[in-house]
Amino acid sequence: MYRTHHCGELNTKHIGTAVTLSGWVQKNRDKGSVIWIDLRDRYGITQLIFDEARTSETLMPLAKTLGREFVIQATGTVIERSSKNPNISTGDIEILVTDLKCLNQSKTPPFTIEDDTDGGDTLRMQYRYLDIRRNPIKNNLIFRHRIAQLVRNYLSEQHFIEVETPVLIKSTPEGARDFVVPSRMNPGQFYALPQSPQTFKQLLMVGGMDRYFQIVKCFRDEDLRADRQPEFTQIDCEMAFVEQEDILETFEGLTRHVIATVTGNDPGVFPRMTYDDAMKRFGNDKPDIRFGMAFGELNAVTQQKDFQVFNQSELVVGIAVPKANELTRKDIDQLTDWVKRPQIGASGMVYVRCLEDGSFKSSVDKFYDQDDFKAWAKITGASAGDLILVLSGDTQKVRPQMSALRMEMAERLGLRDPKVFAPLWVVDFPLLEWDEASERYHAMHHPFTAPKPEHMALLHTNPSAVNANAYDLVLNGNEIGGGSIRIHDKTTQSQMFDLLGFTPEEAKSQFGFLMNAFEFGAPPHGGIAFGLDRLVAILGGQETIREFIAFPKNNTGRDIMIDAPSAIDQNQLNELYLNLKTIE
RNA sequence: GGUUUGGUAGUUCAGUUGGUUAGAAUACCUGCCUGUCACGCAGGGGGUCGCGGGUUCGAGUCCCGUCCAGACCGCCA
Repeated sequence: MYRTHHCGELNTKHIGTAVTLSGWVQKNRDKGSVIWIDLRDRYGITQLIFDEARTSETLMPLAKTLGREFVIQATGTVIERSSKNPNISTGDIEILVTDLKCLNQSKTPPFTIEDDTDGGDTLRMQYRYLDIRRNPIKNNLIFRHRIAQLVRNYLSEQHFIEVETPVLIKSTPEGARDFVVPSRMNPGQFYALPQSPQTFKQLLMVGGMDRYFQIVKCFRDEDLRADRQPEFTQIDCEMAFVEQEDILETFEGLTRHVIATVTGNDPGVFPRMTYDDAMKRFGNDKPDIRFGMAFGELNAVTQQKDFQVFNQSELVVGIAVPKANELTRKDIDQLTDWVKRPQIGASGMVYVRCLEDGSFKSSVDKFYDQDDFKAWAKITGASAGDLILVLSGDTQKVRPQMSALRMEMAERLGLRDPKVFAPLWVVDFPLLEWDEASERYHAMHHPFTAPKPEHMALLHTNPSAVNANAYDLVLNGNEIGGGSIRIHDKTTQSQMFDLLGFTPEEAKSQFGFLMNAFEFGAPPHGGIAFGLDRLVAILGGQETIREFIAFPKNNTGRDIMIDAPSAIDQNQLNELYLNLKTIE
């Protein structure tokens, strides 16, 4: 038997008990005639003691040789420490070792296995199995497990059935780039890995499954970010015989349950905001509402003066940054440079200081008087001590610029508290968006999203004005879920494909199976999918989903631990009927 | 595809205007140490300054190219 207890459970109640523990050497503190070894396993750390007076002569030399991360087994008696360590749960006791085995040696690890490691990201990913020994990563994985369990239990109790859908499916041109897999038995043909089980879950509804969910890997061959991996996990859900309201209520219930359980705070009823409102007030379809600084549109009060920059702008918009009048002129100049960076792309920034005496001081005093600024302050909600920042230009450009500035100011002012959770439904998304590059409409959500019934007539006359029964769940400025009521009749689905530029033949070859199914009694249905990685990361108070994935990929989609992707040999290529172009 | 930051000891980093033998901390090795728990003390080993080229009397430092990594933009229905 390797162990009778684990390293996190022994305390003064066990004094006198004979125990055997196994684990890794966290630290070997050799003081000559006394040696302490911190023994670590998943559950905690227990101190072993070797003492010239009490330990057999043969054990001392062995104990001296044990280095970091050696795997050992120690048998001994639980004794009370003469000097206790209040920082750990086992700090009142130690094990007076009577028998010791080295189960495996270890090379010196390339980085320290400690909460605050000295290892860089690359090294930690290369030796991920060592990184997982560290508390932060280990606890993140356990946290992820807890949330997945909460979701499974909650949905199961609500009569949802978890169904597995295929991973080798068909490539379609819509949406993200597919990962493709060549088929040996079907020369020249390829499977695609699913970007989501979208059509399958709809077919499960046609199949009468009624309430479906799946915690499932999805794949997208697009460039990565801190919050984006090429393979990621969705909580994929679908319900039949529901309207939008049913879905919002069901999954608000799920999300509230998860947040309340893991944080101990019930977030209450989730506020709702239309897409139009979100864009107008926050310049963004996933606003972070933990803090204010909503946009104030200043066109009406800025464009009757001689300031040509504003006069020529489609949108003049300001935010009131709380207590930011403390910023020096130099700070503001740096901020101006910041918004002028290519990534943001603003052409300039106007500021107004709201002084404590109720007067204003601005970079455009030449053009506007105190009454003007009073109007600006009213619209942006600024009070004394605040700083109003104003950007102007084309609406399509200024909104994201101001949104970025708002987030940056919130970050600098510490308003993005990772312990505060502010969920928000964003509803009434447009059905379509016009894509300049390809000169056609794209589905804002996906091509199976149903137009709002009252907008059906607009589908032919003014497609841009059609709203969808589509919704996103936003948490602290991150989209954690999104879904829609789906089309469930063949006619509407055909119309939709037509609008998106599919010929009837293309629609049939790519989605014929779905439209066929719609001819056999498809029920009204809709659903939602959550990004589990992101949800877990945000609830864990972090932005980087890699910290919550056991074996993540790096920025360029590589797994640097196993060194994938990699070349395959000529025999494999031959079997798959593949010829590679020379890679230059 | 683009913008940007970085690459120096096992690791995390410093390295001034281009100037002597490239440093610190930590880790590692040796010795000492009976209450440590970030143990302490003494000593030691450890470097192709990412790679290639150039400028220069002289390059970690400047220039060009290239590779790698991070963040962001595009992209992600």
